[in-house]
Amino acid sequence: MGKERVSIYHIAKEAGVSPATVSRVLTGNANVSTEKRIKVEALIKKYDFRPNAMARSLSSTQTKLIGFLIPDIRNPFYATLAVACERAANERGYSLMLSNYLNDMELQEQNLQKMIEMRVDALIMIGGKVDEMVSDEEYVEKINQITDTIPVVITGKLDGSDCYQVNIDQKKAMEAAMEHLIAYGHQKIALIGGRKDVNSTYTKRVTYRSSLRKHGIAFSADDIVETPEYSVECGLQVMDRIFDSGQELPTAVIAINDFMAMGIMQSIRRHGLFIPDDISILSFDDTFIAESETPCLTSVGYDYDRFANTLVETAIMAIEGKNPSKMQLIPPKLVIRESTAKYNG
Amino acid sequence: MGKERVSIYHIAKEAGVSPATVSRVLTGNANVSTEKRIKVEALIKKYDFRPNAMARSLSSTQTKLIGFLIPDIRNPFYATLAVACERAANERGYSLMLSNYLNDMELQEQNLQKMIEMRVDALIMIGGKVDEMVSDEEYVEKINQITDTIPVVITGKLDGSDCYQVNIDQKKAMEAAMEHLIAYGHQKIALIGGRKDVNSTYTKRVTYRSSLRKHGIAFSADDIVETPEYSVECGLQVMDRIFDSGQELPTAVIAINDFMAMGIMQSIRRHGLFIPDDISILSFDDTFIAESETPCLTSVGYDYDRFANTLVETAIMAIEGKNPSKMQLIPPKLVIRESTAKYNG
DNA sequence: TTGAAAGCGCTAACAT
DNA sequence: ATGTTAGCGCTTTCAA
Repeated sequence: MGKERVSIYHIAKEAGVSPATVSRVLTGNANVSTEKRIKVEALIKKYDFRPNAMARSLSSTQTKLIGFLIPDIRNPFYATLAVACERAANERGYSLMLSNYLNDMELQEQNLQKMIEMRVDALIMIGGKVDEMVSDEEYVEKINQITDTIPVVITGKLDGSDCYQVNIDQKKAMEAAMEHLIAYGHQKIALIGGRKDVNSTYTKRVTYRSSLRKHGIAFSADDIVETPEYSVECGLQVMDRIFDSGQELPTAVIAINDFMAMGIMQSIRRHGLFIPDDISILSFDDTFIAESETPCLTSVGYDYDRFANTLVETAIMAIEGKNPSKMQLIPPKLVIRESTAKYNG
Repeated sequence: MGKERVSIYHIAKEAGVSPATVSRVLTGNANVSTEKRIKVEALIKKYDFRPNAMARSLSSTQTKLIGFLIPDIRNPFYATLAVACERAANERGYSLMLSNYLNDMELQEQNLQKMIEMRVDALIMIGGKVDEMVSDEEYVEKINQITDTIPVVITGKLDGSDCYQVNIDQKKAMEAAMEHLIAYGHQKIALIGGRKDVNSTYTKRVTYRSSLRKHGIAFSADDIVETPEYSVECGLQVMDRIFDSGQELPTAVIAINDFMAMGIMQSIRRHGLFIPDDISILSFDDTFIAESETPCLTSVGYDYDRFANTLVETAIMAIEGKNPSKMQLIPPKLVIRESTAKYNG
């Protein structure tokens, strides 16, 4: 390497001003005579000087960093959200410090500690432990300890915690799905995937049942299938099992997310049936996968930019001491494509 | 908020030791009597104390941060690599500072500056400007300015720069693809997608042609199709165009990546043909998409963990002043699935 | 408008 | 083995 690191002192000396003045032109929050400003700015350019963010943070007790904890960036839902959040944060002068906990509680804990050591100004946590039906008391205590110092925005549910919540309106999402399918004449509708101890899934299930009731359709326990994961693999297995069981096939399947839908579609095709002619498929999340499948998936999506903006905006408002709403809902929107069709029984 | 921030001074005072001793037990790189160590550790636990990473970095001139610049995390190839790199970095006591530049040169520049301000210990840059055929002189100069201070590891090509390179062996990758297809009796093989000014794509093309030559198969310019992007959309459009043109259809198509393959498959299905019966498809990257398509894609993949380890290990060796190889190659591996079949012309 | 000086929380020489 | 001290590179009072 080599090349001595230049600091505001070097700049100050060469410009014949005090370090404080250099700092002032850097931060821009104090008046500096145009004469000196120009001189300093020239030096900054000359040396391609970049202020040390660590020193700056240490001194200002603001890192302009937002921690972003997600389950797995390889899931397009999180990837889409992450990119949107990064943009939203950048636009507001913040950076995202992203990390994946890969459904590993220990790793989540480690990542959390790392964020705290980095003194992130706020924390955005998505899914996982913050979205379980029965909130773990010990965990809530830990999070509350954090919210004492750092604002925490979650997507999910954490009873008794002092977090800001930004959630997708799961009820509306499922209602939209069911209305669409029922309007298309489907009565035998399966809901496949997800764990009932996950809040978002739980809400979807409850809404699924109330939609059936509302339309006077009988509920059959067979039609809700739980899966340990939200993966392609699980979707495939579950659908295969339904075929193998010999039970009456659904005329429409609602997949808990796009991954699950991919697996379900694979299974259906392998059993020689056609989508949507024999079975309609509808999924949640509307990631790029929905558009890329053949046929393209009808999917309940969200305005990801809006979702991200709300998340980031809430975090920043909290940082700045303004009082954002404790609970906000993101409306879903149904995108009708080719994978659903009228029931032609 | 509230709750006064505890520092090593608080701990030191309460433990009746000097701040230096607390620092010593924190870093673990100096001897401390078990008696004092236990006392300090107890206090650390009591207050759930986390050392301020900013202060630590400022003082030690090491951030334990590796900047990770990628085009777009929504592409599963990068997502897979990013997760693997994050894990690799964590295992070695480093954190990844990830950012996407979304094919926006200005954004890449901004992100780069952010990384420099954060004083990352090293930089890993993937794709984009560092993988163009003709290296931009001005850009090389800028990167070289960085390599004066920070080791830079790239995946791609940047002539005249002082970067460490870790690349996929594109030549072997394409050879594997061609050998497979030709062994299956294909002669009319199309190579779809990518820009020839991208180094990895360029190498693939050259190898494609030499493979044909080696096997005495005539080359037809129609069989290589360029696309501005590496997207599903582009794949669909290109394949539609091939159908519409009325030209002789290829019996096998090599897609430049999994996205492209998805689009191509969509188009083929819509034209009423079957994969692999009518046309074989082979792609590069072997992301989860390859396994999730129906039929599952034959794809040339890589050992992502190995790739990531090499990337991170190289960065860390450079940080530590050891001299990693300037140029390393990651071998590809062909995964044969259902989308390719023997030519039954 | 500007400079001097203190301090952010840690690490690392240097002494002891 | 341990304490003292001097920074690391900024920001921010406080005076002038």
